[in-house]
Amino acid sequence: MSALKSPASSADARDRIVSAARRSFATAGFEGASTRQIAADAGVAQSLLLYHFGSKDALWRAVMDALFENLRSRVATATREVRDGTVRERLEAAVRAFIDLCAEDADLHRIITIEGRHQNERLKWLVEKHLRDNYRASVDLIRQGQAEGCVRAGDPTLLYYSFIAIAGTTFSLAPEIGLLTGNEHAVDPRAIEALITALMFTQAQGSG
Amino acid sequence: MSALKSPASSADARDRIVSAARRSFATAGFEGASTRQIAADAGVAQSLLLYHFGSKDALWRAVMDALFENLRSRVATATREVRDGTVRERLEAAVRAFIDLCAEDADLHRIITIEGRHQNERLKWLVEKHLRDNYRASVDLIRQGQAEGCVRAGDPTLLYYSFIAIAGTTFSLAPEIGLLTGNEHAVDPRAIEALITALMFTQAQGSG
DNA sequence: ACAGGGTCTGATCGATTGATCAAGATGGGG
DNA sequence: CCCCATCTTGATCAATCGATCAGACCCTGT
Repeated sequence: MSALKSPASSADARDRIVSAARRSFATAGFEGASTRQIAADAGVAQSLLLYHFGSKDALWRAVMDALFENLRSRVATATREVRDGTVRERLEAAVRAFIDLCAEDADLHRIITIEGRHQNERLKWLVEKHLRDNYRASVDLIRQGQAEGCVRAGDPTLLYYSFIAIAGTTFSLAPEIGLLTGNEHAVDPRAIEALITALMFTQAQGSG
Repeated sequence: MSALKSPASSADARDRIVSAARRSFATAGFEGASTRQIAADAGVAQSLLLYHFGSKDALWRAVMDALFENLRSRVATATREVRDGTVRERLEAAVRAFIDLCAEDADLHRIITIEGRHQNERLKWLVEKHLRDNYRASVDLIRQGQAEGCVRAGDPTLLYYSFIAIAGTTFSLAPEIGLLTGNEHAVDPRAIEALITALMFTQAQGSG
Protein backbone atom coordinates (compact mmCIF):
# COMPACT_ATOMS: atom_id res chain seq x y z
CA MET A 1 0.00 0.00 0.00
CA SER A 2 3.02 2.25 0.53
CA ALA A 3 1.39 5.72 0.55
CA LEU A 4 4.10 6.72 2.96
CA LYS A 5 6.24 9.55 1.70
CA SER A 6 4.43 11.79 -0.72
CA PRO A 7 0.80 11.12 0.24
CA ALA A 8 1.68 11.01 3.92
CA SER A 9 3.36 14.37 3.59
CA SER A 10 0.20 15.63 1.94
CA ALA A 11 -1.94 14.36 4.82
CA ASP A 12 0.37 16.04 7.29
CA ALA A 13 0.05 19.36 5.50
CA ARG A 14 -3.72 19.00 5.39
CA ASP A 15 -3.87 18.27 9.10
CA ARG A 16 -1.64 21.22 9.96
CA ILE A 17 -3.81 23.51 7.82
CA VAL A 18 -7.02 22.27 9.42
CA SER A 19 -5.55 22.69 12.89
CA ALA A 20 -4.31 26.21 12.20
CA ALA A 21 -7.62 27.13 10.56
CA ARG A 22 -9.54 25.87 13.58
CA ARG A 23 -7.61 28.21 15.87
CA SER A 24 -8.04 31.20 13.55
CA PHE A 25 -11.75 30.64 12.97
CA ALA A 26 -12.30 30.18 16.72
CA THR A 27 -10.61 33.43 17.69
CA ALA A 28 -11.24 35.79 14.77
CA GLY A 29 -14.40 34.35 13.21
CA PHE A 30 -14.78 33.38 9.58
CA GLU A 31 -14.47 36.84 8.05
CA GLY A 32 -11.75 37.86 10.48
CA ALA A 33 -9.57 34.83 9.75
CA SER A 34 -7.02 35.19 6.95
CA THR A 35 -6.01 32.33 4.68
CA ARG A 36 -2.48 33.75 4.57
CA GLN A 37 -2.23 33.77 8.37
CA ILE A 38 -3.62 30.25 8.54
CA ALA A 39 -1.11 29.06 5.94
CA ALA A 40 1.73 30.80 7.78
CA ASP A 41 0.72 29.12 11.06
CA ALA A 42 0.63 25.77 9.26
CA GLY A 43 4.03 26.43 7.65
CA VAL A 44 2.83 26.18 4.06
CA ALA A 45 2.12 28.51 1.16
CA GLN A 46 -1.29 30.15 0.97
CA SER A 47 -1.90 28.64 -2.45
CA LEU A 48 -1.49 25.13 -1.00
CA LEU A 49 -4.38 25.79 1.33
CA LEU A 50 -6.64 26.53 -1.64
CA TYR A 51 -5.20 23.62 -3.60
CA HIS A 52 -6.27 21.17 -0.90
CA PHE A 53 -9.62 22.71 0.02
CA GLY A 54 -10.66 24.78 -2.97
CA SER A 55 -11.93 27.78 -1.03
CA LYS A 56 -11.98 29.40 2.38
CA ASP A 57 -15.57 28.18 2.82
CA ALA A 58 -14.61 24.58 2.06
CA LEU A 59 -11.73 24.81 4.53
CA TRP A 60 -14.15 26.04 7.18
CA ARG A 61 -16.44 23.08 6.51
CA ALA A 62 -13.47 20.70 6.75
CA VAL A 63 -12.65 22.21 10.14
CA MET A 64 -16.22 21.71 11.33
CA ASP A 65 -16.29 18.13 10.05
CA ALA A 66 -13.14 17.34 12.02
CA LEU A 67 -14.45 19.02 15.19
CA PHE A 68 -17.77 17.18 15.08
CA GLU A 69 -16.15 13.88 14.22
CA ASN A 70 -14.12 14.29 17.40
CA LEU A 71 -17.20 15.25 19.41
CA ARG A 72 -19.22 12.28 18.15
CA SER A 73 -16.34 9.92 18.81
CA ARG A 74 -15.90 11.07 22.39
CA VAL A 75 -19.59 11.07 23.22
CA ALA A 76 -20.02 7.63 21.64
CA THR A 77 -17.15 6.23 23.68
CA ALA A 78 -18.43 7.78 26.90
CA THR A 79 -22.00 6.59 26.44
CA ARG A 80 -21.14 3.11 25.18
CA GLU A 81 -20.45 1.81 28.68
CA VAL A 82 -23.85 3.00 29.91
CA ARG A 83 -25.79 2.10 26.77
CA ASP A 84 -28.14 -0.12 28.80
CA GLY A 85 -28.18 2.19 31.83
CA THR A 86 -30.87 4.60 32.96
CA VAL A 87 -31.69 7.81 31.09
CA ARG A 88 -29.98 9.77 33.82
CA GLU A 89 -26.81 7.70 33.52
CA ARG A 90 -26.71 8.21 29.77
CA LEU A 91 -27.33 11.92 30.11
CA GLU A 92 -24.66 12.27 32.77
CA ALA A 93 -22.13 10.43 30.61
CA ALA A 94 -22.84 12.67 27.62
CA VAL A 95 -22.68 15.80 29.77
CA ARG A 96 -19.37 14.75 31.27
CA ALA A 97 -17.91 13.97 27.86
CA PHE A 98 -18.91 17.37 26.50
CA ILE A 99 -17.53 19.21 29.53
CA ASP A 100 -14.20 17.43 29.28
CA LEU A 101 -14.05 18.14 25.55
CA CYS A 102 -14.60 21.85 26.18
CA ALA A 103 -12.01 21.81 28.95
CA GLU A 104 -9.40 20.37 26.62
CA ASP A 105 -10.28 22.49 23.61
CA ALA A 106 -13.06 25.07 23.51
CA ASP A 107 -12.67 25.84 19.81
CA LEU A 108 -15.78 23.84 18.90
CA HIS A 109 -17.89 25.89 21.28
CA ARG A 110 -16.18 29.11 20.17
CA ILE A 111 -16.86 28.58 16.48
CA ILE A 112 -20.47 27.52 16.95
CA THR A 113 -21.23 30.52 19.16
CA ILE A 114 -19.72 32.73 16.46
CA GLU A 115 -21.65 31.19 13.59
CA GLY A 116 -24.92 30.72 15.48
CA ARG A 117 -25.57 34.43 15.86
CA HIS A 118 -26.73 35.27 12.36
CA GLN A 119 -28.30 33.25 9.63
CA ASN A 120 -26.18 32.60 6.57
CA GLU A 121 -25.17 29.70 4.39
CA ARG A 122 -22.55 28.49 6.85
CA LEU A 123 -25.06 28.30 9.69
CA LYS A 124 -27.59 26.50 7.49
CA TRP A 125 -24.94 23.97 6.48
CA LEU A 126 -23.83 23.55 10.10
CA VAL A 127 -27.38 22.97 11.34
CA GLU A 128 -28.29 20.49 8.65
CA LYS A 129 -25.04 18.52 8.61
CA HIS A 130 -24.06 18.45 12.28
CA LEU A 131 -26.21 20.36 14.76
CA ARG A 132 -29.67 18.99 14.03
CA ASP A 133 -28.93 15.34 14.78
CA ASN A 134 -27.10 16.24 17.96
CA TYR A 135 -29.91 18.54 19.03
CA ARG A 136 -32.67 16.02 18.37
CA ALA A 137 -30.89 13.19 20.15
CA SER A 138 -30.16 15.39 23.15
CA VAL A 139 -33.67 16.81 23.38
CA ASP A 140 -35.16 13.33 23.04
CA LEU A 141 -33.04 12.14 25.94
CA ILE A 142 -34.04 15.18 28.00
CA ARG A 143 -37.71 14.52 27.25
CA GLN A 144 -37.32 10.90 28.31
CA GLY A 145 -35.76 12.04 31.54
CA GLN A 146 -38.58 14.49 32.14
CA ALA A 147 -41.14 11.74 31.50
CA GLU A 148 -39.37 9.59 34.08
CA GLY A 149 -39.21 12.50 36.48
CA CYS A 150 -35.42 12.59 36.86
CA VAL A 151 -34.88 15.69 34.70
CA ARG A 152 -36.11 19.16 35.64
CA ALA A 153 -39.38 20.16 33.98
CA GLY A 154 -39.41 22.95 31.43
CA ASP A 155 -38.53 23.71 27.84
CA PRO A 156 -36.07 20.97 26.71
CA THR A 157 -34.45 23.37 24.25
CA LEU A 158 -33.74 25.84 27.05
CA LEU A 159 -32.27 23.09 29.20
CA TYR A 160 -30.13 21.89 26.30
CA TYR A 161 -28.70 25.32 25.55
CA SER A 162 -28.23 26.18 29.21
CA PHE A 163 -26.16 23.05 29.62
CA ILE A 164 -24.03 23.87 26.59
CA ALA A 165 -23.68 27.49 27.69
CA ILE A 166 -22.36 26.59 31.14
CA ALA A 167 -20.07 23.86 29.85
CA GLY A 168 -18.58 25.99 27.11
CA THR A 169 -18.55 29.59 28.25
CA THR A 170 -16.07 29.41 31.11
CA PHE A 171 -13.57 27.73 28.81
CA SER A 172 -14.32 29.84 25.74
CA LEU A 173 -13.87 33.02 27.75
CA ALA A 174 -10.79 31.80 29.60
CA PRO A 175 -8.73 34.81 28.39
CA GLU A 176 -11.33 37.25 29.73
CA ILE A 177 -11.60 35.40 33.04
CA GLY A 178 -7.84 35.31 33.24
CA LEU A 179 -7.61 39.08 32.89
CA LEU A 180 -10.44 39.60 35.39
CA THR A 181 -9.10 37.32 38.08
CA GLY A 182 -5.42 37.97 37.42
CA ASN A 183 -4.20 34.68 35.92
CA GLU A 184 -4.50 31.89 36.69
CA HIS A 185 -8.03 31.06 37.70
CA ALA A 186 -8.28 27.37 36.96
CA VAL A 187 -11.81 26.22 36.12
CA ASP A 188 -12.50 22.76 37.50
CA PRO A 189 -14.48 20.63 35.03
CA ARG A 190 -15.93 18.68 37.95
CA ALA A 191 -17.28 21.86 39.53
CA ILE A 192 -19.00 22.63 36.23
CA GLU A 193 -20.36 19.11 36.13
CA ALA A 194 -21.76 19.51 39.63
CA LEU A 195 -23.43 22.77 38.63
CA ILE A 196 -25.00 21.28 35.50
CA THR A 197 -26.14 18.24 37.46
CA ALA A 198 -27.87 20.53 39.96
CA LEU A 199 -29.46 22.41 37.07
CA MET A 200 -30.71 19.49 35.00
CA PHE A 201 -31.69 16.78 37.44
CA THR A 202 -34.43 16.84 40.01
CA GLN A 203 -32.31 15.58 42.90
CA ALA A 204 -28.70 14.87 43.69
CA GLN A 205 -27.49 11.35 43.03
CA GLY A 206 -24.05 9.93 43.62
CA SER A 207 -22.11 9.23 40.44
CA GLY A 208 -21.00 5.67 40.95
CA MET B 1 -31.56 76.66 23.05
CA SER B 2 -31.65 76.11 19.30
CA ALA B 3 -29.06 73.38 18.62
CA LEU B 4 -31.70 71.85 16.45
CA LYS B 5 -30.64 71.61 12.88
CA SER B 6 -26.91 71.27 12.43
CA PRO B 7 -25.76 69.92 15.82
CA ALA B 8 -28.84 67.74 16.14
CA SER B 9 -28.17 66.31 12.70
CA SER B 10 -24.65 65.54 13.83
CA ALA B 11 -25.86 63.75 16.95
CA ASP B 12 -28.34 61.80 14.86
CA ALA B 13 -25.64 60.69 12.47
CA ARG B 14 -23.41 59.65 15.37
CA ASP B 15 -26.21 57.64 16.92
CA ARG B 16 -27.04 55.92 13.66
CA ILE B 17 -23.37 55.07 13.14
CA VAL B 18 -23.01 53.67 16.67
CA SER B 19 -26.19 51.65 16.26
CA ALA B 20 -25.14 50.20 12.92
CA ALA B 21 -21.65 49.51 14.25
CA ARG B 22 -23.09 47.67 17.23
CA ARG B 23 -24.99 45.30 14.94
CA SER B 24 -21.98 44.70 12.69
CA PHE B 25 -19.54 44.11 15.55
CA ALA B 26 -22.03 41.77 17.22
CA THR B 27 -22.53 39.59 14.16
CA ALA B 28 -19.20 39.70 12.31
CA GLY B 29 -16.72 40.54 15.09
CA PHE B 30 -14.28 43.42 15.03
CA GLU B 31 -12.12 42.25 12.14
CA GLY B 32 -15.09 40.96 10.19
CA ALA B 33 -17.03 44.21 10.44
CA SER B 34 -16.45 46.72 7.63
CA THR B 35 -16.54 50.47 8.17
CA ARG B 36 -18.06 50.85 4.70
CA GLN B 37 -20.87 48.43 5.51
CA ILE B 38 -21.48 50.18 8.84
CA ALA B 39 -21.61 53.57 7.11
CA ALA B 40 -23.97 52.21 4.45
CA ASP B 41 -26.29 50.80 7.14
CA ALA B 42 -26.23 54.18 8.90
CA GLY B 43 -26.91 55.99 5.63
CA VAL B 44 -23.75 58.11 5.68
CA ALA B 45 -20.41 58.21 3.89
CA GLN B 46 -17.61 56.05 5.21
CA SER B 47 -15.42 59.09 5.71
CA LEU B 48 -17.98 60.60 8.09
CA LEU B 49 -17.60 57.60 10.35
CA LEU B 50 -13.89 58.26 10.67
CA TYR B 51 -14.48 61.99 10.98
CA HIS B 52 -16.62 61.46 14.08
CA PHE B 53 -14.67 58.65 15.72
CA GLY B 54 -11.16 58.88 14.30
CA SER B 55 -10.63 55.15 13.78
CA LYS B 56 -12.40 51.81 13.70
CA ASP B 57 -10.99 51.03 17.16
CA ALA B 58 -12.38 54.26 18.61
CA LEU B 59 -15.76 53.51 17.07
CA TRP B 60 -15.72 50.10 18.70
CA ARG B 61 -14.97 51.67 22.08
CA ALA B 62 -17.80 54.16 21.57
CA VAL B 63 -20.14 51.23 20.90
CA MET B 64 -19.01 49.50 24.09
CA ASP B 65 -19.39 52.69 26.13
CA ALA B 66 -22.99 53.05 24.93
CA LEU B 67 -23.80 49.40 25.61
CA PHE B 68 -22.41 49.45 29.14
CA GLU B 69 -23.99 52.81 29.90
CA ASN B 70 -27.31 51.20 29.03
CA LEU B 71 -26.54 48.13 31.13
CA ARG B 72 -25.53 50.17 34.18
CA SER B 73 -28.59 52.37 33.84
CA ARG B 74 -30.98 49.43 33.71
CA VAL B 75 -29.36 47.52 36.57
CA ALA B 76 -29.25 50.68 38.69
CA THR B 77 -32.93 51.33 38.09
CA ALA B 78 -33.89 47.74 38.83
CA THR B 79 -31.85 47.50 42.04
CA ARG B 80 -32.74 50.96 43.36
CA GLU B 81 -36.12 49.78 44.63
CA VAL B 82 -34.53 46.95 46.60
CA ARG B 83 -31.48 48.89 47.75
CA ASP B 84 -32.32 48.16 51.39
CA GLY B 85 -33.59 44.66 50.71
CA THR B 86 -31.89 41.33 51.35
CA VAL B 87 -28.90 40.12 49.36
CA ARG B 88 -31.14 37.67 47.59
CA GLU B 89 -33.60 40.39 46.60
CA ARG B 90 -30.80 42.54 45.20
CA LEU B 91 -29.29 39.61 43.32
CA GLU B 92 -32.66 38.65 41.89
CA ALA B 93 -33.32 42.20 40.72
CA ALA B 94 -29.94 42.41 38.98
CA VAL B 95 -30.41 38.99 37.40
CA ARG B 96 -33.84 39.92 36.12
CA ALA B 97 -32.59 43.21 34.69
CA PHE B 98 -29.77 41.47 32.84
CA ILE B 99 -32.06 38.77 31.45
CA ASP B 100 -34.55 41.34 30.17
CA LEU B 101 -31.72 43.36 28.62
CA CYS B 102 -30.46 40.28 26.76
CA ALA B 103 -34.01 39.45 25.68
CA GLU B 104 -34.44 42.88 24.12
CA ASP B 105 -30.99 43.12 22.59
CA ALA B 106 -28.31 40.44 22.87
CA ASP B 107 -25.62 42.48 21.12
CA LEU B 108 -23.84 43.27 24.38
CA HIS B 109 -23.51 39.58 25.18
CA ARG B 110 -22.57 38.81 21.58
CA ILE B 111 -19.73 41.33 21.43
CA ILE B 112 -18.29 40.39 24.82
CA THR B 113 -18.30 36.69 23.98
CA ILE B 114 -16.46 37.55 20.76
CA GLU B 115 -13.84 39.73 22.39
CA GLY B 116 -13.40 37.62 25.52
CA ARG B 117 -11.91 34.68 23.67
CA HIS B 118 -8.43 35.99 23.00
CA GLN B 119 -6.29 38.55 24.73
CA ASN B 120 -5.62 41.74 22.85
CA GLU B 121 -5.76 45.47 23.45
CA ARG B 122 -9.52 45.61 23.01
CA LEU B 123 -10.11 42.95 25.68
CA LYS B 124 -7.69 44.67 28.07
CA TRP B 125 -9.51 47.98 27.56
CA LEU B 126 -12.88 46.29 28.00
CA VAL B 127 -11.86 44.57 31.21
CA GLU B 128 -10.32 47.65 32.80
CA LYS B 129 -12.96 50.15 31.74
CA HIS B 130 -16.18 48.16 32.05
CA LEU B 131 -15.95 44.50 32.99
CA ARG B 132 -13.87 44.60 36.16
CA ASP B 133 -16.20 46.80 38.20
CA ASN B 134 -19.22 44.79 37.15
CA TYR B 135 -17.43 41.52 37.93
CA ARG B 136 -16.24 42.62 41.36
CA ALA B 137 -19.62 43.99 42.42
CA SER B 138 -21.38 40.82 41.25
CA VAL B 139 -18.93 38.45 42.88
CA ASP B 140 -19.07 40.44 46.11
CA LEU B 141 -22.83 40.11 46.13
CA ILE B 142 -22.59 36.40 45.41
CA ARG B 143 -20.09 35.97 48.27
CA GLN B 144 -22.40 37.82 50.62
CA GLY B 145 -25.23 35.54 49.61
CA GLN B 146 -23.05 32.49 50.18
CA ALA B 147 -22.08 33.78 53.63
CA GLU B 148 -25.77 34.17 54.46
CA GLY B 149 -26.52 30.75 53.06
CA CYS B 150 -29.01 31.82 50.41
CA VAL B 151 -26.65 31.36 47.43
CA ARG B 152 -25.31 28.01 46.30
CA ALA B 153 -21.82 27.24 47.54
CA GLY B 154 -18.94 27.03 45.09
CA ASP B 155 -16.63 29.18 43.02
CA PRO B 156 -18.32 32.63 42.74
CA THR B 157 -16.65 33.23 39.37
CA LEU B 158 -18.14 30.05 38.01
CA LEU B 159 -21.58 31.00 39.33
CA TYR B 160 -21.24 34.48 37.81
CA TYR B 161 -20.28 33.22 34.37
CA SER B 162 -22.85 30.44 34.43
CA PHE B 163 -25.55 33.00 35.10
CA ILE B 164 -24.34 35.22 32.25
CA ALA B 165 -24.02 32.22 29.94
CA ILE B 166 -27.59 31.06 30.50
CA ALA B 167 -29.06 34.54 30.31
CA GLY B 168 -27.20 35.48 27.13
CA THR B 169 -26.70 32.34 25.07
CA THR B 170 -30.30 31.52 24.19
CA PHE B 171 -30.78 35.06 22.89
CA SER B 172 -27.38 35.39 21.24
CA LEU B 173 -27.91 32.12 19.39
CA ALA B 174 -31.52 32.85 18.47
CA PRO B 175 -30.78 32.43 14.72
CA GLU B 176 -29.30 28.97 15.34
CA ILE B 177 -32.16 27.94 17.60
CA GLY B 178 -34.60 29.27 15.04
CA LEU B 179 -33.10 27.09 12.33
CA LEU B 180 -33.00 24.06 14.65
CA THR B 181 -36.56 24.30 15.88
CA GLY B 182 -38.05 25.67 12.66
CA ASN B 183 -38.93 29.28 13.52
CA GLU B 184 -40.30 30.51 15.77
CA HIS B 185 -39.21 29.10 19.08
CA ALA B 186 -39.89 31.95 21.50
CA VAL B 187 -37.59 31.94 24.52
CA ASP B 188 -39.45 33.08 27.62
CA PRO B 189 -37.28 35.37 29.80
CA ARG B 190 -39.23 34.22 32.86
CA ALA B 191 -38.36 30.59 32.14
CA ILE B 192 -34.69 31.59 32.01
CA GLU B 193 -35.10 33.50 35.25
CA ALA B 194 -36.61 30.43 36.91
CA LEU B 195 -33.70 28.31 35.70
CA ILE B 196 -31.09 30.76 36.96
CA THR B 197 -32.91 31.08 40.27
CA ALA B 198 -32.81 27.32 40.66
CA LEU B 199 -29.12 27.36 39.82
CA MET B 200 -27.96 30.19 42.07
CA PHE B 201 -30.10 30.02 45.17
CA THR B 202 -30.29 27.31 47.77
CA GLN B 203 -34.08 27.04 47.85
CA ALA B 204 -37.07 28.31 45.95
CA GLN B 205 -38.61 31.52 47.21
CA GLY B 206 -41.65 33.37 45.86
CA SER B 207 -40.73 36.57 44.03
CA GLY B 208 -42.99 39.10 45.64
C1' DA C 1 -23.12 90.46 3.37
C1' DC C 2 -19.33 87.97 4.97
C1' DA C 3 -16.11 85.28 7.56
C1' DG C 4 -15.66 80.94 10.13
C1' DG C 5 -16.34 76.64 12.45
C1' DG C 6 -18.70 72.31 12.23
C1' DT C 7 -20.58 68.64 9.25
C1' DC C 8 -20.46 65.71 5.30
C1' DT C 9 -19.04 63.73 0.80
C1' DG C 10 -16.19 61.76 -3.02
C1' DA C 11 -11.68 60.60 -4.56
C1' DT C 12 -7.79 58.30 -3.47
C1' DC C 13 -3.88 56.10 -0.88
C1' DG C 14 -1.19 51.75 0.31
C1' DA C 15 -2.10 47.38 2.35
C1' DT C 16 -4.45 43.13 2.53
C1' DT C 17 -8.05 40.01 1.12
C1' DG C 18 -9.56 35.33 -1.43
C1' DA C 19 -8.61 33.34 -5.58
C1' DT C 20 -6.16 31.87 -10.00
C1' DC C 21 -2.38 30.27 -12.69
C1' DA C 22 2.06 28.64 -14.47
C1' DA C 23 6.00 26.39 -13.16
C1' DG C 24 8.90 23.63 -10.17
C1' DA C 25 9.67 19.67 -7.03
C1' DT C 26 8.95 14.90 -5.83
C1' DG C 27 8.49 10.07 -6.14
C1' DG C 28 6.42 5.75 -8.04
C1' DG C 29 5.19 2.80 -12.19
C1' DG C 30 5.99 1.92 -17.11
C1' DC D 1 15.59 5.48 -18.08
C1' DC D 2 11.38 8.57 -18.72
C1' DC D 3 6.57 9.77 -17.92
C1' DC D 4 2.94 11.23 -15.18
C1' DA D 5 0.10 12.26 -11.33
C1' DT D 6 0.43 14.53 -7.00
C1' DC D 7 2.07 18.08 -4.11
C1' DT D 8 3.96 22.71 -3.42
C1' DT D 9 5.43 27.35 -4.35
C1' DG D 10 5.67 32.31 -5.99
C1' DA D 11 3.62 35.71 -8.86
C1' DT D 12 -0.36 37.98 -9.75
C1' DC D 13 -5.35 39.20 -10.26
C1' DA D 14 -9.52 42.19 -8.96
C1' DA D 15 -11.87 43.46 -4.88
C1' DT D 16 -12.04 45.34 -0.46
C1' DC D 17 -9.92 47.03 3.67
C1' DG D 18 -8.95 51.30 7.04
C1' DA D 19 -7.39 55.72 6.56
C1' DT D 20 -6.36 60.44 4.62
C1' DC D 21 -7.39 64.67 2.29
C1' DA D 22 -9.46 68.52 -0.35
C1' DG D 23 -13.51 70.70 -1.01
C1' DA D 24 -18.52 71.49 -0.76
C1' DC D 25 -22.36 72.41 2.21
C1' DC D 26 -24.89 74.54 6.09
C1' DC D 27 -25.69 77.25 10.02
C1' DT D 28 -24.34 80.95 13.38
C1' DG D 29 -22.42 85.27 14.90
C1' DT D 30 -20.97 89.75 13.60
